[in-house]
Amino acid sequence: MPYKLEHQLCFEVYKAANQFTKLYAKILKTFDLTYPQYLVLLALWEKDAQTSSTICEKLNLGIGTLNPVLQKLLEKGWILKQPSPTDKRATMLFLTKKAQQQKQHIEQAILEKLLCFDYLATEGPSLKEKLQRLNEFLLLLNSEESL
Amino acid sequence: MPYKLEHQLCFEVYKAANQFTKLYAKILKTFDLTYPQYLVLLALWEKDAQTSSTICEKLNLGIGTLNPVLQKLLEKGWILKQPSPTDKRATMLFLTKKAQQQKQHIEQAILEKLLCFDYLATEGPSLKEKLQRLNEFLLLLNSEESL
DNA sequence: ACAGATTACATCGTGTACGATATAATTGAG
DNA sequence: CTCAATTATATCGTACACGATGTAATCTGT
Repeated sequence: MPYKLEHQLCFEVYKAANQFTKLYAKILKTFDLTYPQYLVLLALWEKDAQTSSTICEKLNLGIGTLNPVLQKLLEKGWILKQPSPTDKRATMLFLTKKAQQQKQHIEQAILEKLLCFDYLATEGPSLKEKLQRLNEFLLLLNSEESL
Repeated sequence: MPYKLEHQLCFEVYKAANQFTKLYAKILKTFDLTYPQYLVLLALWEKDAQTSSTICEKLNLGIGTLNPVLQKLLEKGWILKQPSPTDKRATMLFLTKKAQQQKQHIEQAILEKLLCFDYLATEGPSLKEKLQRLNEFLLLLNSEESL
């Protein structure tokens, strides 16, 4: 029954995404960051001085979603906004010194907790079953007090 | 570099979940339902008369998330709440006639749009790459006016 | 050069999603 | 049997996530 199967796939993705967000929340809490906020920093670490629309495109988010995230990052001193000299509509986003300095520490913290995911990304059968095992594993990680 | 790889996996899941939600939103709009609301109905279609905590467990959501969803379903006449006779703390959730009658139509609407996902769930290499192709495909579907 | 279309961004309203906290009912250890 | 721990649910504050709408700047065709 293809209906059932498809449902399972979408549902597994839904649960996996929620669990990933929770897992990252625990790790990023130390730095007072959420997962979407961290994604913006990731994009800027790869390439500084990007516009809002570029970040939207990379994260597959609308400006209505991105703006409150950027607002938080501004308030907490991770990024800066500067109007573009060439295009008065555009706003350029820059990393602050803090964001540049914390990069290594944040990456390190994530590496320590999530190295185990190598295993999940390479081995096993179908997408749905992989996601199911991913979810089981994430559930375990999320229930651990050690994190 | 395991850090990068893991990031990709999580990020792909994140994007896939967002896109699935958008895709379902378009299909379910006809019935004035959102994806989480539909998930609750799915759980109750499988087995009527469940408690809030059972639904929480099945959907992997907290009561703080589920309650506003249930509230909406109540307001729109999809479900009913009855205090359990055996346990005065517990609230039993029931499908209304409307929810029972609409089941087939909703399943039909989803089947029509999402039959194509058979393909994605069975074929191809690693989890990350499967999710990447899933995202490409979802992006295409989400950008189509026909939906 | 200039009106209309497009683009970049902002804001708003609705709906999740989470953890923390609160309350009432039930359970269980003594 | 009783009171402390647990369980079921509710509520609150914060933070996305989306589509719709609004506004100003840029681009385009003529």
